[in-house]
Amino acid sequence: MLDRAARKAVREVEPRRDLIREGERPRAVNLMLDGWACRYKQLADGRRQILSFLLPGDVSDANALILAEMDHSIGAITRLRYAEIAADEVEAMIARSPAIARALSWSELAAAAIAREWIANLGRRTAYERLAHLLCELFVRLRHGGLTDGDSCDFPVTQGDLADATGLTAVHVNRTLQDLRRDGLIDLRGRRLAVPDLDALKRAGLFKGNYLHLTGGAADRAPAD
Amino acid sequence: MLDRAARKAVREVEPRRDLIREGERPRAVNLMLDGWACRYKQLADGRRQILSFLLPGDVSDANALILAEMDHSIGAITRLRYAEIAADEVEAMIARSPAIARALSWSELAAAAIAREWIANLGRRTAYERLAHLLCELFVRLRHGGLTDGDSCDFPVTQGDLADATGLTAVHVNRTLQDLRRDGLIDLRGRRLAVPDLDALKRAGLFKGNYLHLTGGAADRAPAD
DNA sequence: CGGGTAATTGACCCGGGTCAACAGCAGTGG
DNA sequence: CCACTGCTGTTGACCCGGGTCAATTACCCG
Repeated sequence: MLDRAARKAVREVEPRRDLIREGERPRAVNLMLDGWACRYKQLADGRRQILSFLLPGDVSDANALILAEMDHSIGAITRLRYAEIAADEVEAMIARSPAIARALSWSELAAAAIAREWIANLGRRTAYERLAHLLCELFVRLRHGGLTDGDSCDFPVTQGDLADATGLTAVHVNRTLQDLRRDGLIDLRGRRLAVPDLDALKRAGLFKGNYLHLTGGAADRAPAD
Repeated sequence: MLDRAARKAVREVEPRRDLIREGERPRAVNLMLDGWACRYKQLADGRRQILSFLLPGDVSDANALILAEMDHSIGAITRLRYAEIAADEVEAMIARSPAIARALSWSELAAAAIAREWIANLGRRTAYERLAHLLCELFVRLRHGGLTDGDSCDFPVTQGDLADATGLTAVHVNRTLQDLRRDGLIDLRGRRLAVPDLDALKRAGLFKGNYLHLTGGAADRAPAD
């Protein structure tokens, strides 16, 4: 698919570095190759909100090229490898192959669907449900991308990050994770997450995977945003 | 722009009726003509979250046709007039005119940008800021669509709706609106909103309009989602 | 005037925030 | 090998923004 173009400009950044900042003009479409990143916004007084996680295989802004400037930043969580695909190259690929156009379009829509689910998550779920839901989403997306190992996966996100993603504080994330552990729903230690009973976790988070639209996208592995 | 195609199938629904429900297959792209609608999700136990407001001029799902089924519902808030544009017709228009393709694409992206801002709003702002921010957004969007009259506009949303949009309860929305009134930031009575000092309201809501991307879209009037 | 929806108010409570200390652990340099 | 540093995770005490419950009061419309 995009793999060919992706070989061109592979970049690498250190953890906690930004790929691009709010206010800048988007340079290119980025394909995540290895490591985790996130989109986030920061309020004037420093409050931070993570808007989505970018996992290997995800495409950053399928056609952000239409918008004049970024309304949020993208930061690396781990050391990160990604491929920058220049605007004109994307245009060319779209023109050449309807399949690619469709895949990119699908990726945009899937990202938007995830954003909508997050709105519901932040607006109407308790801390416990919210974390359960987020962990479900990440686990399912990773599994769909072939990045899980049985019932476990790498999980490089700090509790502070989880707080910024769920609209909670780090302290309360800590306590709520303990609750989830106590209830046997997760095993999260040292950058590694295990989910012994995914269905139970889904129930706890009122998780319905339909919003991920995991059928109908690119055939092989084309996780959402 | 889309106006020509829009004349074809104009529909009308009563307030509080759904245009389409979660789980259904999207039938067509809808162009809002008159009245307000919203996207929303409902959790199993009835908790409801509004995901976005659809104002006249907005397009519902520029190319939802790619996704197999709706992951949320769309409901009318007021009596609503809208135009249904069939899938194949949209395809044809896109093929015929790159300008239309671009406009639709832009509309999608703008909607996604708004969704991201809502995530930050729900996650990191207080009730007071959150309401101020939402009112700012709606007022600015309405004004951009030529739907304001000086510093005021129609505002058919109930406090219950505002609660579902901001992740609060109706009771607390009521109290917070009173605070906003007391501070002279808004005048909201009988389905009508006035904003005597928009800049002050923006400050109160930590509102930065950049995420609306109001420049660069369709030339005339092309509000977001 | 009656019925229904939306707005408002009061009393009380709790989920989650705040503040502050402390523990674990990896990396780093001597 | 160990002390030092910095980040992340953990815990406790206390507090407050916002939720809950329930009653009233406007409106609107026929």
